[in-house]
Amino acid sequence: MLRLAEYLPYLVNRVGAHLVARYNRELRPHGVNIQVWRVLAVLREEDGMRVSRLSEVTSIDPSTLSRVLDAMQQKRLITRRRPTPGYGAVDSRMVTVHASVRGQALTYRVLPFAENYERVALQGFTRDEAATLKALLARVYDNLAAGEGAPLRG
Amino acid sequence: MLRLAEYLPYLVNRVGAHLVARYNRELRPHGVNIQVWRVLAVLREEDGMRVSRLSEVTSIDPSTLSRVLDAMQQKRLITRRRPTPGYGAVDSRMVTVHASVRGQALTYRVLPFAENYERVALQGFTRDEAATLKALLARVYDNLAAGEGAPLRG
DNA sequence: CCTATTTAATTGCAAATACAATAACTGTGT
DNA sequence: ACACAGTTATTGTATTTGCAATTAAATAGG
Repeated sequence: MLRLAEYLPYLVNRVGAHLVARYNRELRPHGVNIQVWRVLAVLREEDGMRVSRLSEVTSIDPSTLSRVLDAMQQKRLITRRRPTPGYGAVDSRMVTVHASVRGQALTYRVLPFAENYERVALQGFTRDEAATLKALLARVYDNLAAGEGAPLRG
Repeated sequence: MLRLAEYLPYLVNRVGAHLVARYNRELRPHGVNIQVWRVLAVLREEDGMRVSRLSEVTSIDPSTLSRVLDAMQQKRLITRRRPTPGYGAVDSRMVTVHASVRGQALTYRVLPFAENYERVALQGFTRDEAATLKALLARVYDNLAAGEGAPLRG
């Protein structure tokens, strides 16, 4: 009958809340909050991503993201571009986001912290356990994304 | 070298963000947001909890929680009490939080949604897989709570 | 006993957030 | 070619949030 200690949303949220608090706390000296870090981390893997996709991947609301990007642009961490019309099928509403050299430098400055965080989180885990946890979490996410439409009433 | 798809904080945050958005969206018709729900869910298991402990258990910042409780009190979902000095060792700074009948009724009205959410999240999971995921998440949390003090620089 | 330190909860306040509305654009059907 | 619905990103705005400071009470040290 819904024991909190075994309730998945509770267990996830605890970890998630801790994560956000810790990232914000420790990254502040670098002038980075967790949103900024997420954007940088994503761009590191795939630069020039569109805003809408960046919003999905980072789980940041589009309106919030837009303002986060404003701030990052002002700090010269990223640039925004409208795709050059001329080649291929181009939608001139799109905006692509690109990490600047300065942004990349910051990314690498923060990376060690990000890696250490995971190391602490998974302390005492075998390689298999860590992989299992990640795979299961990915499946949960897929389930949620799939069940997006239908309401969950009683 | 930090593949996002295998980076634990990323995987947790995605699920967590989805969770918060969905709870807020679906509970709104009941006049409940995820914070209020967490308080109610915790009080359902242990009524009369102190504010500071409630803050830890719900992962809501004390200052935020204080205001959440204000709102819940105004809606007559909870009451706040200072413990009666007279019996036992009592600290008169403490405030305990108690679900009202009205609050309990709301809890039970919302419960089916909470149960369904977990059902959707764990769709296709065997009983073992679900248990494993929860156990691993609990271990992650313990690791984080333990490593609270030390900074995570490079 | 008196002062200093710590703890519990709250409040001040500036920043962050998300829903809704908007502006600019695409594409589809007729 | 034109109206209309659907997208993309941004902006308007009211609420929410969390850090820092505060109030009040307990505890420690001299």
